[in-house]
Amino acid sequence: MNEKYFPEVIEAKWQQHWHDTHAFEVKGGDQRPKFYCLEMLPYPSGFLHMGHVRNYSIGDALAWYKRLQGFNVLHPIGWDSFGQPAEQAAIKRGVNPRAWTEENIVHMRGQLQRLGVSYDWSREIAAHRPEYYKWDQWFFLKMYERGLAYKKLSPVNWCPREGTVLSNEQSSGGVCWRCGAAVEKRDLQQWFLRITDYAEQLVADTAEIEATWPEKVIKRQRDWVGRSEGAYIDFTVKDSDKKIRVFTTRIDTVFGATAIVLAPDHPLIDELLKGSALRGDVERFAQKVAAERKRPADASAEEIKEGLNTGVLAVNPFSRETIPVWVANYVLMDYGTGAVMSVPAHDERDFEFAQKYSLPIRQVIAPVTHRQIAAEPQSVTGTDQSAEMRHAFTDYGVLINSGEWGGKLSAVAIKEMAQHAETSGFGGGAVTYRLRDWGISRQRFWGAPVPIIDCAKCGSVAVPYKDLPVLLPETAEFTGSGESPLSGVPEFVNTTCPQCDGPARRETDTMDTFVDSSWYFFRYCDPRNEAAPFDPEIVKQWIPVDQYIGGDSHAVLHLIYARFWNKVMRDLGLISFAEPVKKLLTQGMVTNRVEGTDEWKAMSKSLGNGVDPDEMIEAFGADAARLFILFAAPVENELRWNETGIEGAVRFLRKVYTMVWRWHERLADPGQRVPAAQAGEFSAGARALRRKTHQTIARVTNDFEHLHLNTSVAALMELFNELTDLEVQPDTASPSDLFAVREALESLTLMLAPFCPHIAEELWEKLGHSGGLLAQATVAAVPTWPQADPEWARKEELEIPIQVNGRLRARVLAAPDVSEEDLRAAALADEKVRSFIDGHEVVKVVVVPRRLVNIVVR
RNA sequence: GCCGGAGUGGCGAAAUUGGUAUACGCACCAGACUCAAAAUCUGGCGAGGUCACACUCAUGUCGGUUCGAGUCCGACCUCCGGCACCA
Repeated sequence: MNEKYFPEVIEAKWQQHWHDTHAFEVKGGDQRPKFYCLEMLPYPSGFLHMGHVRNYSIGDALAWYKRLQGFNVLHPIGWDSFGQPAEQAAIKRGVNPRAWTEENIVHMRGQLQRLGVSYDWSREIAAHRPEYYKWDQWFFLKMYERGLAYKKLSPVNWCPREGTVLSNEQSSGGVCWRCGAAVEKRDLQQWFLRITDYAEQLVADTAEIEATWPEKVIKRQRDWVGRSEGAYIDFTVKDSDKKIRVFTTRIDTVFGATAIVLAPDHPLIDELLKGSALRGDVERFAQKVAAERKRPADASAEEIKEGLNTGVLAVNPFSRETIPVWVANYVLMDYGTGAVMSVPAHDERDFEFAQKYSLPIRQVIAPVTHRQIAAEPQSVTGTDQSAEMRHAFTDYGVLINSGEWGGKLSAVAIKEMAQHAETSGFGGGAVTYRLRDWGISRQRFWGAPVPIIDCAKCGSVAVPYKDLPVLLPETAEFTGSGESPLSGVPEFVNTTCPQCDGPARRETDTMDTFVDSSWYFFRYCDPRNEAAPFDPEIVKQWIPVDQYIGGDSHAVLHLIYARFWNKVMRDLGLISFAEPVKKLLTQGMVTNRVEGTDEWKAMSKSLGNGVDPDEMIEAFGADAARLFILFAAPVENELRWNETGIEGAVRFLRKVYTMVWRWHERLADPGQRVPAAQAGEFSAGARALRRKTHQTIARVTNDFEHLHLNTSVAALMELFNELTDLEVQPDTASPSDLFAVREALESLTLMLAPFCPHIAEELWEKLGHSGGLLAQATVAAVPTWPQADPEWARKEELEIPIQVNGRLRARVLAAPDVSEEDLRAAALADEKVRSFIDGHEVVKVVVVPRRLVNIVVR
C-alpha cells in the first residue's frame, strides 16, 4: 500500500475483506459471552441521512469494542419497509410501492456498506416481505384469540362531500384539504390492541430499567401511561334508581362538590333525559362539541369551556346534598368514568367553569402549616374563605365544612373516605390510566393486512393459521381517496368464510407499521424460521438486547409498543422475561445551520440544510466522517454539523497513518518482539510513553463502558501527541524504545478500531499482524483489546498544588507514596508558600493525600 | 399553565463526582518551509494587569455551607425539550 493516506483505497480494500470473510456473521452458542448491540432499523426512504450515520456509528463503535474484548456480538440491521412514503409515491407518481421500496433498500444497503458498518448482513430482514409480515398476522391472531385484539367503533375524520376518511393532517382546521367541506367525526369500525391491559405492568416494570434507560424516556413513558390513584364515588340520580359514577383523586373535597359534570357523549345521558324538555338541547350540544373536538391553541381555558344544565339532580352520598347534573366539553368520555364531581373551590377547571356559569363555590379544604400539624395533629382548624377565593386552592390541607370529617388532614381523609365509600357500597379506592388502546387500523395498501374475514352469517372470523400469510396483492389503484386501496381489488376482497364456506369479504385495513417494529429484534435472532416467528431457545441466547441505540422521538411510540409486545409474548409462553432491552441510549439530533439564518435545526430536505453522507464519504472517507461524528459531542447531545471539524478528523488520521509508516519497518517483524522484562531499561522518554499508553487504555476502556465516546477520542489524540513528542527516532531506537513504541502504536490502532475500523485494519496489518483485527477474538476466542497495567498507569511523580486560604500559590513535586507528614512539611517549607504565610498564624493545614495541601492562616 | 433538563473561552466541549477550571479538537494569531500560495511542521491563544513577573477577576445572577464550590443548598434570570382541559 501507499505511503500516503488514501481513505478510498483502504476502505474499499477492507470492506471487501470483511465481505469475503463473512467477518461479522455470528452464530449463537459459542464459548464467548454474548452481546446484542441493536440500532433502530431505518425506514427505507431511499437515502441515508446524518441522523442514521450518527446512530450507526455509535452502535458500530460499541459492537467493535465488544468484539475486540472477546464477546460474541450480534449486530444486525433490517428495514422498516411498510408505511406512508411508499404509498404517497404510488399516489403521486404512480410507481409500484413494492418496487419503489426494494430499490430504496438496494441503494441504502450500499450506503451502509460504504460507511463500513459491521452488520451481519446474513440476518437482514424487511417488514414488507411476506416471510416477515406473516408473523405480524400470526401475532395478531394470537392476540385476537386472547381478546387482546378487538374491533370497535371509533371516531375518524370524515369528509361528507367526498365520502372518505381523512387523516388528522388532511383535516386540519376542521375542513377537508381538497374540497373545503366541514369535516365530521364519524365512527368507523377499527381494530385495537388492548395495551391498556398492560398499563399497570408498563408502569411497574419501569423499576427494572430505571437505572439503565434515560430518565427522560422513563418519565415520558410513565406520563404517557398516566397512572393516577383515587376513588370512585357513586352519586344517586334523584327520583331514579340510576347512579352516576365519578372518578376523583381528591375524595377529601367531596363536600365541596356543587355539580356533577358529564362528558357530552356519556352513555347515561340518553336514559336520564328520557322525556325531558331539554333533551334536544343536550343532543345538539353534544354534536357541536363532537364536531370541534380540537382545542384552538390561542383560546383561554375559560373561554373554551362550555356546558349545559341537564335539569337532572343527583345526591352526594357523603353529604346527602342534592346538586345539579351538567354536561360540559371539558369532561372527556375516554378518561376515568366520563363524569366528574365539580369542586370549584379546589380544582382549576371546575373553578373556571363555575365562574362562567355562576355555580356556587364552597371551600372545604383550608391551608395548614407544618407547625399547626405538629401542634394538633388530630384536629387542625382552618378558616372558610370561600367568599374571597380568586383561584382554586388545589393544595392539600385540612377539611372544613365537611361534617364529621372536618378537622382531618387531606392525606388522612383521602384514605378514610375511600374506605368509607367502599364499606357503604357507593364506591372505593380506584386506579385509572391515561393510556388508551392502540388503534392499529390503517385504511392503506402498504401494510400487513389484518387477517380477518367478514362473513354476513358468522361475523368476524379469524383467518386460519394455515392460510397465513394473507398476501398483499401486487398492486392496487391508488386514488388517495382515504379509503383502503385494498377495497378496490376484488380478488383480494372476495373470499369464502372459513367457518361456513359462504361468500365473505376480507378485512381491507392494514396494520400500523409500529406493529412491525415491535418485535423485529426478536426476528434477527432467528431470521429465516419458516415455522414460527422465532425459536424461543435461540432467542434465549441473545435477548434481552444489551444495548439499544436510537433517537428519542420514539420514546413513547415504538419503545412503549415494544415493551407491550414483549409482555404479550411472555404471556404467550414464548419468552420468560418482562423487559426486552437492558440498556437504552437516545442519541442527540444532528443539526445544521439553516441558510441565511442563525438557527440550527435537524437536517431536512425541506429546510435545505441536509448534508449527504455519500458526499462526506467521498470527500473525507468513512473513517473520518465517523470519527468526527463521535468526537464532536457527547452521544446524547445535539451535534452541530461543522465541515472544518471533519477536516480535523482527516488530519488526525493522516498523522497517525504517517506515524505508523515511519516506524513500521523497525516494528514489523513479530519475531523480534521481546517481552517487557527483557526489553532492558526504559529511557525516560520510553517510560513516559509507556505510562501514557497504559493511562490511555484505562481511560478509553472506562469511557467505553459509559459510552463517553468523545472523551475516548480525545484520549487517543493525547496518546498520539505523546508519540509526537518522543525524541528517539526509528533509526536510533533501542530495543526498549521499540518495545514502548510498538506498545503505544498497537494500543492506539486497536482503540481506534471502533471509530475508524478501516484504517485500524490497515495499520494493524502494517504493524505485522495477519488475518485482520478480529482473527484472535473470533478464531481463537482471545480478547484483543489492550489491557491497562495498573503499575504503568500509575503516575511516577505527583505534582501537588499548594493552596493558602484556598488560593493556589505553589506546586511541589512528590513521590506517589509520600506520607502526609512529609507532604505537609514540603508544603510549609516551599519558598513561595513562605512568602504568603510569614507574619501570619497558621491555623490549620489540610492535607489530602496525593491531591493537595491547603494552609489556612490568619 | 404543569413537569423535566441545561447554562463553562470566539465555537464543539473536558474536569477521576467537593480538591490545580478550560484536557482534546475547531477557529484565530505568529514563526519555519516556499518565488508565492495551499498543505505540513513549531509556538501562542479566558479577561484585566505588567517590559516581564507578581497579582486580580472569571464556570448565567445573587446569597449560603465548607479549609476549599463548575460540582452541594436556597432564591432568581435565560434557553431548550415533553405534556396540554386526564378529574
